[in-house]
Amino acid sequence: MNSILDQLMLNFPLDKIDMELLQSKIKTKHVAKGEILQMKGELSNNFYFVKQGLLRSYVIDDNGKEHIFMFAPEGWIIADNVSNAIQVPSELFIDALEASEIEICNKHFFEEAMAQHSQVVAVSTKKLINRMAVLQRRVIMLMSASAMQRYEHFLETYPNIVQRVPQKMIASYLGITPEALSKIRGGMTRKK
Amino acid sequence: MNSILDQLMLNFPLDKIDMELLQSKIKTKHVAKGEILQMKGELSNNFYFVKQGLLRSYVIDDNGKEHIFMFAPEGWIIADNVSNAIQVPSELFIDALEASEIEICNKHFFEEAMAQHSQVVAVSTKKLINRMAVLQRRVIMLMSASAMQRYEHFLETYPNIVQRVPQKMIASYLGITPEALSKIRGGMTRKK
DNA sequence: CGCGTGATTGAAACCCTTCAAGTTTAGTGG
DNA sequence: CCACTAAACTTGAAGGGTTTCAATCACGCG
Repeated sequence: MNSILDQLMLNFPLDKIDMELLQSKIKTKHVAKGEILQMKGELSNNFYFVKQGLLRSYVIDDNGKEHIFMFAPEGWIIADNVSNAIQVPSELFIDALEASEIEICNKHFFEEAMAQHSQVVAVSTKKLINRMAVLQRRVIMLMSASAMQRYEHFLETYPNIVQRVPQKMIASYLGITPEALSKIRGGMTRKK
Repeated sequence: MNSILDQLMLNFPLDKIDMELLQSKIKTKHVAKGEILQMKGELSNNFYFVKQGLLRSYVIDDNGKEHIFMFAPEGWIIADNVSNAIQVPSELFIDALEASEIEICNKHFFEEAMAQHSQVVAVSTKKLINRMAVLQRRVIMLMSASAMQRYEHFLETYPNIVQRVPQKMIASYLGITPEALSKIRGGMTRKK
C-alpha cells in the first residue's frame, strides 16, 4: 500500500505490462515542509498520493483566516475533486505540513485508467463516496456538536494526526480558535 | 426534465427499446405531506427523483434535534448516497414537506444502467461531484460564516425554497435556532 | 543567547441559545 | 365560511459558549 496503484488496483491485479505503463505516468516527488502544491483559483488537474509525510488542504476566508479541510497522512489521496471533475477554479490550497514524498497523478491518467479498466471506476467511485461520507458527518458535527464534542470526536477518529500537527491547526480543522481549544484541553485534563 | 431518465441520459439519447426497458424499472409514487420514505438505521437502496413537490433529508441528533441536510424540489434527486454505495445503515431520514409525486429508483437499476451504458456512469459521477461541491461549501460556511451571512447565502442560492418551507426548517438547515433566524430577519428588514 | 512561533491564561465582548410569553398564521371541523 | 385550535413566528431577558484582545509562558532553532 505504498503506491497509488496499489490502492486503485486493490483486489484487481493487472498484468505486468499494464502496471508498467500506468506506473510510467506517475511522478514521484519530494516536497519540503511548507511547500505549496496547489493554490486557490487554479484549475486543478492533479491528485496527490502521500507515500511519506503529511499534506493538508485548506481554504482562506474573506477575513484572511485559514480553515483546514482535510489532513492527508501516509497512504491517503488528497485533491480538489470538484475542480478536477468539473474544471472550475479550485477553492482549496494544498500544501505540505511535513517534508513529504508524494506521487502526483494527472487527472488524465485517471481518465485513461478508468477507460481501460472498469474496476478503476468502481474503486475510485468508492473512494469518492467515502470522502462524501466524511463531509456528511462533518456537516452534522458542525451543526449539532459543541467544540468539545468535536474535539473528542477528532481524537477518536484521527489519533495519529493529533501528535503531528500544531494544535492551532486542529482548532482550524474543528472550526474554533486556538485559544478555545487550549481551554477545552485544559478543562479535560484537569478533570481527569 | 420531468423524469429521472431525462437527467441520466442527458445528451446521450438511447434507442427506444432501451428507454422502455429502463422506464419499466422506475416506480412512480404519490406521497402525502409528512410521509417518511426512509428512516435512520435502515439500509438504503433507493434514489428518489422529485417530479412534483418537495422532499428533504435530515438527521436527528443525540438531543433529539433535527438538522436538515438537503431540500429537494422539482427536478432534484435525493438519496443517502453513502448508504446506497457502501451498504451501511443510513444516518438520514427522508420525508415529504409537501404532497409530492416522485420516481423511486432502486440502486440495482442504476447499477444495471451503468453496466450497460457507460454514459450513465459519467453523468452520475458528475452528479456525485456536484453534490460534493455543495457539501464542501457548506462545511466552509459553517466554519467561517456568521448566522446572518449563512442566511443571506441561502437566500441567494435557494430563493425558491425560502417561500415554500417554514422558517424553522431554514434555521435547521443553517444550523441555528428558529428564534435566532427570526431576529436576524427582523434586523434585516428594519435596516432596509 | 535571543528570537519567533506556538500554547496558555484571563477579562471583556459578542453571538447565539434557552426559556418563556405573546402574537400571528394556517389548518380543520362544524 | 366562520370558529377554534395547533403550529409557526416574534420578542424579550438571562445565560452560556466562543471569540477577541492582550499578556505571559514554553520551546526549538539559528
